[in-house]
Amino acid sequence: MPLSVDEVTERLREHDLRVTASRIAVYSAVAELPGHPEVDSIAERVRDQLGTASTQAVYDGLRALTEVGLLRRIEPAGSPARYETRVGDNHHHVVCRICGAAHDIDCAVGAAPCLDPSDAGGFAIDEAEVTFWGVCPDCRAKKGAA
Amino acid sequence: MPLSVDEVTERLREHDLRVTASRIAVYSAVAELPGHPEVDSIAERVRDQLGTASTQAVYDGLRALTEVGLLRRIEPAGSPARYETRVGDNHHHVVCRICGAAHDIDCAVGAAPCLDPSDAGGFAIDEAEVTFWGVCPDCRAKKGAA
DNA sequence: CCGAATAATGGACTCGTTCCAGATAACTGA
DNA sequence: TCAGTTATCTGGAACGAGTCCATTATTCGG
Repeated sequence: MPLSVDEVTERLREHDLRVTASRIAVYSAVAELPGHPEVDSIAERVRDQLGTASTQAVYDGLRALTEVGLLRRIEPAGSPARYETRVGDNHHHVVCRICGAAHDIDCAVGAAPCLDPSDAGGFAIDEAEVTFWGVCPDCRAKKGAA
Repeated sequence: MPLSVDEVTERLREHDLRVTASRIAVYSAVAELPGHPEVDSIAERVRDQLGTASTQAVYDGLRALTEVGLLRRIEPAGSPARYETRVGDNHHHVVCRICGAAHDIDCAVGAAPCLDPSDAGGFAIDEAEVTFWGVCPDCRAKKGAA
């Protein structure tokens, strides 16, 4: 889903972020890349679009966008950070144990499952993160073939 | 809760693992250290007990023990891997956003909440991992004071 | 259009973890 | 009990992800 530069610009402004070429490119990259891209692929795409961009520009952009809530960062065990533009609805993820691919999963049990642990041990809890682990269709096919 | 060497030895044998000093020390370290220790503290304790032990011995031990299911590895976003001896009951964790401390949380909703996502997107799911995020009592106190 | 403040560059660096080849120790069967 | 086989441990080098730094370039308010 390609986003217009103006649209992204507006979103940045709404969050009091300076509008820079790299930020626009970073946001668009995350929005347009399928799945939940990692920094690598995001940087690659940003460079395709801008010609060049330092690694830091990408990291900084991702951090800034994540901080204001325009992006969400997920970090499944054993794989580098991944980013997505779907924010604010507390959906969950399935992660492939073999290739690391991540996909969205809508919350099964309703609004906020498991969000009310019986004993929080004194912690002030503000979020419940659910990660499903399994094997994606592709890897299942390959495994069956092997 | 100190464990006798014999007890640990037996557990290793049950899982067809060779019984070595480092493995025993690694398992005991995880069992005896409070919370969910990371490799650092585990290695430190192992060295206290054995005199010396290479980093790899610790990593290898942890991996071997985790593979057979004697240990469980948790990897909260933004913090190094942590290990625990409580296995096989699919409990969950709260992680402090500030200091990274992790504590157990018994499953709130019963046996296996959220384990039946409406749409798995073709993934063969085998585990649902729940992580609660919040602030631990210690850090809350410090923050209040600051 | 200028100037203060924020972002980007690029290069060095940290941290957690893994890889490697050689030395060592644990189990097997006689 | 001992030798052989095989897994494990050592020490050191290496790797990937991510951060830090000083300098240069941009953005945006006035």
